[in-house]
Amino acid sequence: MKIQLYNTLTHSKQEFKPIDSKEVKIYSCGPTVYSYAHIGNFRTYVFVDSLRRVLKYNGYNLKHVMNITDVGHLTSDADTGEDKMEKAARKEGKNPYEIAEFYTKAFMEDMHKLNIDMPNIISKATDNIPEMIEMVKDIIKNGYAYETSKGIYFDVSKLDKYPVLSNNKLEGQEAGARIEVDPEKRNPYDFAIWIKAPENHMMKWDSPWGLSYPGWHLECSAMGRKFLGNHFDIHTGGIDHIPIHHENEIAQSKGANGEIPANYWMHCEFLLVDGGKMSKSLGNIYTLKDLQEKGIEPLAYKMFCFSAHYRNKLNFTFEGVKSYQKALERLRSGYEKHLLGNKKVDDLKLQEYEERFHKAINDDLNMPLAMSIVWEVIREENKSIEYAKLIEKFDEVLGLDIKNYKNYQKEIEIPDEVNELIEKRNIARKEKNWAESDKLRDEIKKMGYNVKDTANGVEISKID
RNA sequence: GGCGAUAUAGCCAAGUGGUAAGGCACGAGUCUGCAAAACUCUGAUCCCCGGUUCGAAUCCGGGUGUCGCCUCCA
Repeated sequence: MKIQLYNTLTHSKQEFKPIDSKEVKIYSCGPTVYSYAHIGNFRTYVFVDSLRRVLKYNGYNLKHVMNITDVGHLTSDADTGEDKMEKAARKEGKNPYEIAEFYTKAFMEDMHKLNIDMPNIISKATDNIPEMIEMVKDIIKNGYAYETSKGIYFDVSKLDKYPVLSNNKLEGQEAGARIEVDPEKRNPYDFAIWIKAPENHMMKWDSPWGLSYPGWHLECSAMGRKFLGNHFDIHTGGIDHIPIHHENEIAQSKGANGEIPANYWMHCEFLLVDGGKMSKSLGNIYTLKDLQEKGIEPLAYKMFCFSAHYRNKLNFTFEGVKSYQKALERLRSGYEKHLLGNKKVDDLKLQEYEERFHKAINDDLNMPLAMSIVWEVIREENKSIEYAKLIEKFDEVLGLDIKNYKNYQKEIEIPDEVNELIEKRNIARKEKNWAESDKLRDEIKKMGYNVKDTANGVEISKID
């Protein structure tokens, strides 16, 4: 089945045609590990996860690279401000390498919690410095860069076209109007590819231009080239990468190798919070941990991400994400019912569901539509293990770890005093003393626990 | 100001020419000592105005609203 993907480069949905019919090469912009990644970051990684899984579902092998930016990403995406890593290091009283290690570990743990299918190669920027220096040399050699007292700058005026992804008109804009203009720059939109380290900069390497460090954009270009070659299939990132980071990556690759590095550029839209943007000043930047503290599983958040198409904004509210916690639990119980079912299912029906699902995911990763088909299967009246198997197959794309649903059932600690009340209540119920039973239930509730009488006995849950 | 999106039931949202997917909430019912859970059922003609068409949420034109980027952010 054909795969359609939206390509930012052409502003249109296109049939996906890999360079190599067997193996798809992908580069994903990874995190800058100066702080905990937030749920907005993870929306993009969930999108990348879906992309990976859809390609695999269609029979492709992947060679997928993701960088870990542990140096050179300045507080401005362009080329001003200080290094985020060093800023965090100073703030936390550690060295930048410790910062990187700590937040990389935290990032990986969160990725794991989201059951995200990991790239084959995950590489730190600081492990690829020689390749970056080589690329800077190539760009200079080809006449696309020049040296100033601050570093090596890319000369955008040497390009046939800049920018290529967005329609920002450079002429109409007062570049640098809000920041100090660097008089050494030849053009306002020239950007640093290699930065000369000030005395106090902790992360720096010897280079033909003295002790210095790479620019963020160059890191991605050089790592893509190192692991995937000059030309690969897909490049992914957040939508905010379009106007600066990816434009500059393209510029650098054209300067060094003469071509745009990837055929398809895919970008995930922003997650809004309460209808607006997420920002530190509004205090609405949440991490997976924040959700977990409110009883929301990471996988429920993942499912929440599937509620909107990746190219549309998605509005996050706690109320909204809670509804997916519930939906996830229902999905599991629905799956379990099919698993225990033994009804016969028409093969044609199974095939029809599979085709509709496959068509949805191949249409530029239409996960909301795909999920609606999953629910149709879940709600099938004839409970059948064949439907359970079909859901497992769908889960190869969803990555909700549905097969291991039992691992996610909550185990809660119940204080002894609550257990005593539960025991008392059980006795009262046996004696059909409903008044006493209800009284005890109220008492337990006051202590923060809900009691449910199910066919399998008493079930206790903690009140949020 | 420039650039880019978007407007579909209470909320989150699919759907790009043929009589509106799905999830959550609400309500009703089944079950249960009751409650909860679970299960079943129930809801919208698609921001406004005009046009194209046999036919439009879906195309075109004009409004209005909202949001994002351009300044840190995936």
